[in-house]
Amino acid sequence: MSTDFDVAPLTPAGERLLDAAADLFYRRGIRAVGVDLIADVAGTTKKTLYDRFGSKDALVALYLRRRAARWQAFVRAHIDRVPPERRAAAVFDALEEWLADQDRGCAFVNANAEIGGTGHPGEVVIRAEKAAMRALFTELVGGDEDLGAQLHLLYEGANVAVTAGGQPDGIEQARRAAARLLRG
Amino acid sequence: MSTDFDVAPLTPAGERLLDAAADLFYRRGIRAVGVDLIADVAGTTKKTLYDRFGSKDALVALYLRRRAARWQAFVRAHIDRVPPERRAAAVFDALEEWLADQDRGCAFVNANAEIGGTGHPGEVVIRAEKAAMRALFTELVGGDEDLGAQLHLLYEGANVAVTAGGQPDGIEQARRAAARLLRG
DNA sequence: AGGTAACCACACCGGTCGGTATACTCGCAG
DNA sequence: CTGCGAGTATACCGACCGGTGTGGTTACCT
Repeated sequence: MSTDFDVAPLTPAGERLLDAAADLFYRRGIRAVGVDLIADVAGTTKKTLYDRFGSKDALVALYLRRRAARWQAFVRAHIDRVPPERRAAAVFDALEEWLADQDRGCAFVNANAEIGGTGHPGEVVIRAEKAAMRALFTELVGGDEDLGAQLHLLYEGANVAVTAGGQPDGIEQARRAAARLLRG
Repeated sequence: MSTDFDVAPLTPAGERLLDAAADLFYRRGIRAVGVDLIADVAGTTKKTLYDRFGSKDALVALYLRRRAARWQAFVRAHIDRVPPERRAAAVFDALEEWLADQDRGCAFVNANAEIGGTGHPGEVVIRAEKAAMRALFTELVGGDEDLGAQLHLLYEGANVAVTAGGQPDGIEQARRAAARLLRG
């Protein structure tokens, strides 16, 4: 049950297209990246892109699904390495490590800014990822839904503070606030 | 000193343009809105837009500055109505009231998703607004920078949870977590 | 041998993008 | 009377947008 975000296997050119699209969408934004550029970077053609994915919107939704799957796997691997009582805090360590590479923050918050409220097929993926993170925190604190939701707020807030806010200590502050909430 | 975000007075057509642009940029996104549409909605022409603002980028930066000024004024007015010891909590009440109208969440987080990392003139406004909110929380808790930063994370997290996450109880959870942090 | 899935190269479509140019009208201040 | 700032109307620019169509080349499966 680890991820509901898995992506069906793709042909080689399809894989290259999704890879290129994922990188470009995340770093430059969805609307800022055209299908011509994606096909170019992938070393293939627009024709192949449309044969595989049908539309840009569908490709965007797939990008979000695969990104959610990878983040979920990353954070799961991270928390499995520490004893149960430290696992909620370990999510913040995972976020810190993840953000060292991914300096544009939360892909889902960013995507929501561009496609939120439009009926875009990616919207459900965004909601699902946020719900999954909240559920993860709740699970890690033994089912306390309020505490889980509150830790989740710190997690989202840290993500925003570090990237949009340019406040590099955001994660450390979140870790400390989480410790205080966990202390009860 | 209440706001560093003030916007110089504009001509009537300029005012209409900035009003229209602000509404469209917030609700549909910056890249999704073209200058032709803005001029149309404002009941004027592209020529006037470029005469007043010089470029779309400059208009975007102005939109962000004015929005920051209005939010700061809104939250200040809100917290001034309650006794000092409740003011930090009152920021969450202000957010709740504000978000009832503005259902696309934080304009600065959204704008950052579209223009972050591009050298756009609006980036500095985004950073400044986040820094101002953090400073406001710090001020309201008597200068405790760590506590201020942590309350700020809850504020940003609530904003994300409600809008991108579709979790309407986000603000209430933030209020409760804030109360626990303030209890010490 | 025939079918088919995958891919490539390339040309094309209407529409929109940010931005500029030209030419005209109005009200106001010197 | 004149000059000027503000505004209107409209045409134009090259570039790019998402998406489609045609035709041809492999390689694998039956």
